[in-house]
Amino acid sequence: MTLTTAEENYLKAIYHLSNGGTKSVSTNDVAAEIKTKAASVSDMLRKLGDKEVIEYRKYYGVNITEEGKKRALQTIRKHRLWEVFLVEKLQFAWDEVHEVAEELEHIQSPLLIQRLDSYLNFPKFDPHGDPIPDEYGDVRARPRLALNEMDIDQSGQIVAVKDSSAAFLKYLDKVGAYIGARIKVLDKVEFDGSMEILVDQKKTLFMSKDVAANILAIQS
Amino acid sequence: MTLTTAEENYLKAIYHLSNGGTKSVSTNDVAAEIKTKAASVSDMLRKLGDKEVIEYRKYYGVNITEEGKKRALQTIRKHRLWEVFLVEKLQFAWDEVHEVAEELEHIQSPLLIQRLDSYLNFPKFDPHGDPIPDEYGDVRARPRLALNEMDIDQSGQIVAVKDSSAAFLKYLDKVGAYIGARIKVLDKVEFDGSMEILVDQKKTLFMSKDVAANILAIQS
DNA sequence: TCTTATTTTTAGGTAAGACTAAAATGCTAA
DNA sequence: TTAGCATTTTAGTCTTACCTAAAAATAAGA
Ligand SMILES: [Mn+2]
Ligand SMILES: [Mn+2]
Ligand SMILES: [Mn+2]
Ligand SMILES: [Mn+2]
Repeated sequence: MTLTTAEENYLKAIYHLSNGGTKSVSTNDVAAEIKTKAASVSDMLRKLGDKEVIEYRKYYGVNITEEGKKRALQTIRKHRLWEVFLVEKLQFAWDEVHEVAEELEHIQSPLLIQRLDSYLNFPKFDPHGDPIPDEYGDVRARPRLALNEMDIDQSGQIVAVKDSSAAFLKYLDKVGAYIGARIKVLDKVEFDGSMEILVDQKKTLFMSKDVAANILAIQS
Repeated sequence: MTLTTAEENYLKAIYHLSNGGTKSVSTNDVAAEIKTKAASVSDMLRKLGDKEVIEYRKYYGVNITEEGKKRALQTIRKHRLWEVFLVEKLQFAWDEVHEVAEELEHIQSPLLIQRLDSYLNFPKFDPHGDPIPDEYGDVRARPRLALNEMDIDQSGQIVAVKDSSAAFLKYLDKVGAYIGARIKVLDKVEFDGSMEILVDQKKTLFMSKDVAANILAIQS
């Protein structure tokens, strides 16, 4: 059964909000994510329930089904592959790709995605460090932790961002934080959770807890 | 003013049917081209008329306006650039690109198209030999004539196909006709208009008048 | 427990884009 | 000039995806 563009967007939102299908999601949460009204979401949930990509119990939120997870991951795969294409081949900045990928992800052509994947050399991560599911929907997730959860003197490497908004990414560009950067926690202020980070063994960066919470790293 | 995907498709159809805006187009012609019913076309013509991309006089068909021509050419530009991308970069065959380009042409992002154009090295023609309008909608058209209009002993080069259907393109692949091939008319049968063509000074090709009429060449 | 507050659903509407059937218009040939 | 045919438009429906307002269900606090 095929999903419309709107249905794909809803399903993807539910997948993300449910943390990859590990918890149920409320109507209002979906409404906020999709930027639509709760009444519209109720409508759509009934339809997605009929198509059996979610399990819908009125008034109790939704859970994504195995089939739904598979579908959502297909869309996410396409989204992320297109993001890689835009950055690697068309010189888009990492803060410019999201809206365009949001449209491109709905193009229907298995051959296109297969060829794109191969053309990009089977990338494993998108420009924001998020893993790209394979064609069966399998994701090889790395253990990642937010910078604000690291302790003083710990070292690691930035591998992803939690917030992909243009505003946040532009800020990271400005201060010189990027995916792949080697980091070390120099200081952590008890009072407000702000941090001092050494980047690439040369540059010192001060950041609020809010910023730190949106940068993901692996420890080393 | 922005056009919907459906409106872009209609406008493009009208542009093509009107021979680039040189003649008016009937409701039924549009219906046949879009594969929809005349009643649906009437509806849409009213809408396109309101948006002033066509001039619509009930019962007398439509003429595309200057603004409409510009919009249609933007869509055609995007369609053909994507076709080049699919063939040159993703190894699609020339008979596999049309449907996908029909979707890709509606992605809204001027930056995307500008970058794609540059990435493809500013191609002037698509995989079927059709010219790619520049960003202002200017097309540098080559004088082309159908093979069936050439006389015995005339030489030339295949530059485009009139019919881009998969069936026709696959047939050309099979018999070894391709864009860029050097040709010479060896014989032309009075009775049915079928022709004998020498390709690349070595291969002889027999083709019906129907086939010949769908291959475009420049004389030399 | 009972009464509010919050969340969610339902009811009813709109707009786009398709359809069928019926009516209107234009064209052609007698 | 007009009857009949072909073309086109209108009228009335349908589906998808959104909306607002009102009703219903659930959750929370006294
Ligand atoms: Mn999307
Ligand atoms: Mn991303
Ligand atoms: Mn199209
Ligand atoms: Mn083409």
